[in-house]
Amino acid sequence: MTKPKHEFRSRCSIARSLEILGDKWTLLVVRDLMWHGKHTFQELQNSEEHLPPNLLSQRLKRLMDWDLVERQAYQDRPVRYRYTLTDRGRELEPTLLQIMGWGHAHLGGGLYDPAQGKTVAKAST
Amino acid sequence: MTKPKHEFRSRCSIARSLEILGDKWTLLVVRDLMWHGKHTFQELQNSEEHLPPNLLSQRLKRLMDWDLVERQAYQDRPVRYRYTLTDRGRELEPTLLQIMGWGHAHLGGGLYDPAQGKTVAKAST
DNA sequence: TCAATCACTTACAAAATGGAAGTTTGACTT
DNA sequence: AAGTCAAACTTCCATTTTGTAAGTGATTGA
Repeated sequence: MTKPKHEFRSRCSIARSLEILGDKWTLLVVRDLMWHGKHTFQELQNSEEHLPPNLLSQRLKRLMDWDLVERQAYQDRPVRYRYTLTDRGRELEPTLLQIMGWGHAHLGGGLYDPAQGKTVAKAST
Repeated sequence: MTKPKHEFRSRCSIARSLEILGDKWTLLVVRDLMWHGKHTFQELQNSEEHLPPNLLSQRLKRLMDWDLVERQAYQDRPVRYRYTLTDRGRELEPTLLQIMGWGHAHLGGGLYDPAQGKTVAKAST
């Protein structure tokens, strides 16, 4: 397992997951990498929610530390990176779908269908 | 929809859900209410993760504001409350199961089966 | 040489968190 | 009657995290 140094505060899988994913931004980065074709720092920063660059930087570092995201330079001089999900990161898709479904049903948010690659229900409020 | 006063920062269902659930504690409270028979303030506070009472108080308020949790007095003089999930709160079960599954697979956390009401795989690390 | 782009980092005020102690209401014991 | 106990919170405050804005370094194109 990655990061054997880290001490989890709990043996519960949910608590452990939340130590990595439990904030308002991290899963939005995963969402953009997973579905919206955003792969550079700039693209991720220009998400609908506009997360500030210092937080994006920190979140990407954490996601890379935990092996949910990896990056590769797509050019040298100056070096520019492309961020992508690892298998471990991609396995969050069902979780993302569940959260989206709940938010759509109860908070009136939009609904995106990854199979069609588009929004199938707009936000209602 | 509840709380029409609130302005969501985004039309995305995931972003909206995270405005309510996106922290390290809220879903643990939901977990304890959903599966572990914890319904009083004290019981919730004595969870495996021991969230401090000021945070528990604030989280319960938010969950009640959003109609995920309700409370009823189970005695007067002095008044004592029992917290329970609403339908809307209970509908987070699939989400919780997904997060748990991911945390078990990738972070070595335990696995709880609500059908059996017990842990079916212990934390591995 | 100057402006522009990308990928960040730095600085700092404001807000959230976490730990400990205190408050309120009433019952129960001595 | 006074003291103890318990549940359910609230208050206090130091530390950490967040959010806003501005700055940096590398390189290309005008």
